[in-house]
Amino acid sequence: MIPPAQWPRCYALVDMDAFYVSVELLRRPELRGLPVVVAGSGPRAVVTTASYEARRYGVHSATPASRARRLCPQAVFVAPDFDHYRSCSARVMGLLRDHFEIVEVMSLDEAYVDLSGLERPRASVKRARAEILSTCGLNCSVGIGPNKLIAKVASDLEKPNGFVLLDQAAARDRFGPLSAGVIPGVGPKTVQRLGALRIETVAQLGDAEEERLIAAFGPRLGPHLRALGRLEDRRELDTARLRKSESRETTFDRDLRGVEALDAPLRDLARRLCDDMGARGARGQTIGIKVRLDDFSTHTRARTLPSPTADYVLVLQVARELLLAFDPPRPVRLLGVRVAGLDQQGQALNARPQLELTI
DNA sequence: TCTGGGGTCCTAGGACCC
DNA sequence: TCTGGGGTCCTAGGACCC
Repeated sequence: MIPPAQWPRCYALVDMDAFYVSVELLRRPELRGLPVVVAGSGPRAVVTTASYEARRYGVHSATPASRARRLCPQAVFVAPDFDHYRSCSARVMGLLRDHFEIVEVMSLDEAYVDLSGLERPRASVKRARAEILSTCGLNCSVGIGPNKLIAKVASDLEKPNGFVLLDQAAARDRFGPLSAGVIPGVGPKTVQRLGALRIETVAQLGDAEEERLIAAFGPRLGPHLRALGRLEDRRELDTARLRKSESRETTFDRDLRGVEALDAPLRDLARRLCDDMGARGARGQTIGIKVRLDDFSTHTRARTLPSPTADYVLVLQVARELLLAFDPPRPVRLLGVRVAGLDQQGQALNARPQLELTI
């Protein structure tokens, strides 16, 4: 294998292991080794994260909490504390930025780092990871590859606490026989549609005739899927991503009937959304609502205004009009309010928090 | 077993303009 | 009087990700 220091580009994906559970275990070390599940408490809550002990019972992210209790009655259920996860995440990401110039934060528990040009990329990542463990007490899994796609899939191969480095050829060997569904962006629906074409594995996707994929998926998605199957990916790290929309939504414990019953929750959602946006000086031009009915169908309505706003009265007024016009034809299980088309002030997703300046 | 909350991106169709 | 094609903006739905 060509050593990674000589690759044209080299990227790592750092993915914190069972992040929310691991953070909770720092506060409650007596739970270590037990099945632990972070989940809300309502009748319709789902599991946010399950410890590896709980996963052995079939409890995973997005498992309904009611089902999780049945699968693993002895599990310890912990309510999520996102404020705390956000602050732990900021510490981890800060350490990554101390070690690497170019970091793209993907979520609270995931970031890409650019290792291109480093003399000893492997050792550099190991140092960063050791510091995350010693100062934050958290483990992570790392994938290293010549592009983001390979780094990402590699990071999933040996969780938890994995460390997998693959060049293009090694990645083709390792991923080729796996389901095409291991590729990020290829979800259950796409797996099913590929299956109808007798395409099951990553290698088969890469070897498929482009014309067939174009016929099935269109002139853009078809070739894109084929490139993914060949583990080709030319994306650079994007360190300047801006938030494009912001929303608040809630699923009711019991379905609500009629527009009148939805007014109080609508006010609450608009209030929370506008308060948070206002605090950051963010405004948006398109106001939208989201309504999920009892048959799980989801409907959205939106209206674009002449100028951006985060004004509660205006956002609520537009949201009310949209809801009234939609007039839900069945009981409603979820209601959401959204503002899109954000003007681009104070919207950076990826910036280092300016802690130093405020101390 | 009944399915959260917060996002991104893509597609398709219609309006409108040139 | 009828016709084309491209570009952009907007809306709605859906797939997908963490």
